[in-house]
Amino acid sequence: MWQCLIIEDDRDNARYLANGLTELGHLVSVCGDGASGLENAMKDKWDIIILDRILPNHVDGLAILSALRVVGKKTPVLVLSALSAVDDRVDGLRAGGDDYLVKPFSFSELVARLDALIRRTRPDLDVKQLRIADLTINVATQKVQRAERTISLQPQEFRLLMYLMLNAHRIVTRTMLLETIWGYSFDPQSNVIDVQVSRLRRKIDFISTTPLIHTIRGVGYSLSDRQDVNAESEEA
Amino acid sequence: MWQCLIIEDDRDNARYLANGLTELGHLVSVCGDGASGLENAMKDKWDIIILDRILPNHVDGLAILSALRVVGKKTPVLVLSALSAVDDRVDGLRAGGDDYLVKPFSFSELVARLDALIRRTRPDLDVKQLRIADLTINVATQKVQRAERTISLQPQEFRLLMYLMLNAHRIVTRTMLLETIWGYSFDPQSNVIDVQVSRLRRKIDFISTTPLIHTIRGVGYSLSDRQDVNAESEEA
DNA sequence: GATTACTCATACATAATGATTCAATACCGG
DNA sequence: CCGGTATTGAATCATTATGTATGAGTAATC
Repeated sequence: MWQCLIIEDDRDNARYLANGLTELGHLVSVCGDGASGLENAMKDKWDIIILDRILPNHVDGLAILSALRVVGKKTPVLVLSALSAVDDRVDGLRAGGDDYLVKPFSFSELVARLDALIRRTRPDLDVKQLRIADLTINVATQKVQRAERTISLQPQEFRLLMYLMLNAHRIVTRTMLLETIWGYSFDPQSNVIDVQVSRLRRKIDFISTTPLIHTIRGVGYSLSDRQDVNAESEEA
Repeated sequence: MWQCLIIEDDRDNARYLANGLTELGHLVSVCGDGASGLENAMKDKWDIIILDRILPNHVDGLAILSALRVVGKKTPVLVLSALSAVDDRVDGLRAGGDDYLVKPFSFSELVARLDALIRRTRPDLDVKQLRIADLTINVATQKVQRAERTISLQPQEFRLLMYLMLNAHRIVTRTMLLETIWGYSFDPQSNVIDVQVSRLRRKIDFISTTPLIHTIRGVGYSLSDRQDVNAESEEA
């Protein structure tokens, strides 16, 4: 599960990629032009960037890439391009690209490349399965099991659970959840979080005697099977 | 854990930031306009100031920043702005800003910047855990322990204890508490402090033989395990 | 040693927060 | 374009946290 930025002017293609990657459980943002693309690419939160080489106003995507490398950003970048000549590929890699994929490509090939890139640069994110107590989730198949029982989760519920598991034994604040799972950078003044947590609880916690999702009042939630971590909400 | 002043006219955004930072265990105050912002910024108690560049009545936030630097205040300032041009950033830094963040930004990015700034300017505050005698609090997990026993605290109690620990062996006056923990700048003519201290005592002091919270009659309280500091209230 | 000012502890009231249910909207696949 | 499903938001209910009031307790002062 990683955070991914797509810089691509072709709306349809961008949405196609974003959908596909979201379905696989990743968190995706899209930039349609070079200016906002560069600005966003500078941020450190991305685990990987997918960069289309041909951008509007005759901006070469490689310019963005170069700018990124000049200021020392090491974020792995996969360059997409219709240009297939050997020289073009060399240009792409020389500008600081980590991989180069020629259009048209199959979605599964893109995923394979991204996976490989992530495995190389951020092995910590290359998680196929998460486990805590008797709860297991398989990121690849999106299958969830609690005590041998298979549970089916909605996409949003799955993302929520995955994020909680990635931060197990730590406190996940409401603000972090809004930002990561819902993509909000403001307070929606609604109880979306409460509702989703409630639904998730019903599916994974109510079938067991030991709850894993703990409420930290006024702060957020924590996923844990250790007593001490959640003591403040449990003990008297 | 630090004390932070937010000078930002956009109520919603200010509240969003304040919430997020409070969830992370910091002590936050908000100023909605330039005048009160400058007045407050002058105080030495802030570990960091978040300053929005665009304030009402066409006041440039940078004016506040300059004024602050002119009188020699060194408090680190992070400038927020919708202006992203290079010149604008340079202006921000030249006016004495320690960092410059362009809107829109993600909350986690803000936190990352603040953390970095604190680490650079106030390494002593980059504390994840506080300890005094056999009492430990972990700011990240908001976990409190006294003599191996885990203790559950309410949010307000936690903030109170955290503040006392940050000022361990020193006297914390009632006025300081009202201002920092309750955000009051006046005397509420009530016994809130007494009640909270009482509750806190029951939880952290009554389970041990050596009390840590000491009353300084007519002044306030002090958290300490050293005898001499509290001599005036202990000895005859 | 009595008086006074301050502090402490408990019980209670009110406010704030979170959980749950349900209805409405948005989204997706056919 | 339609029908089913997922997500959201409003309303209600339950729980928990915080503040107020009161009387008891404690140290300082005379």
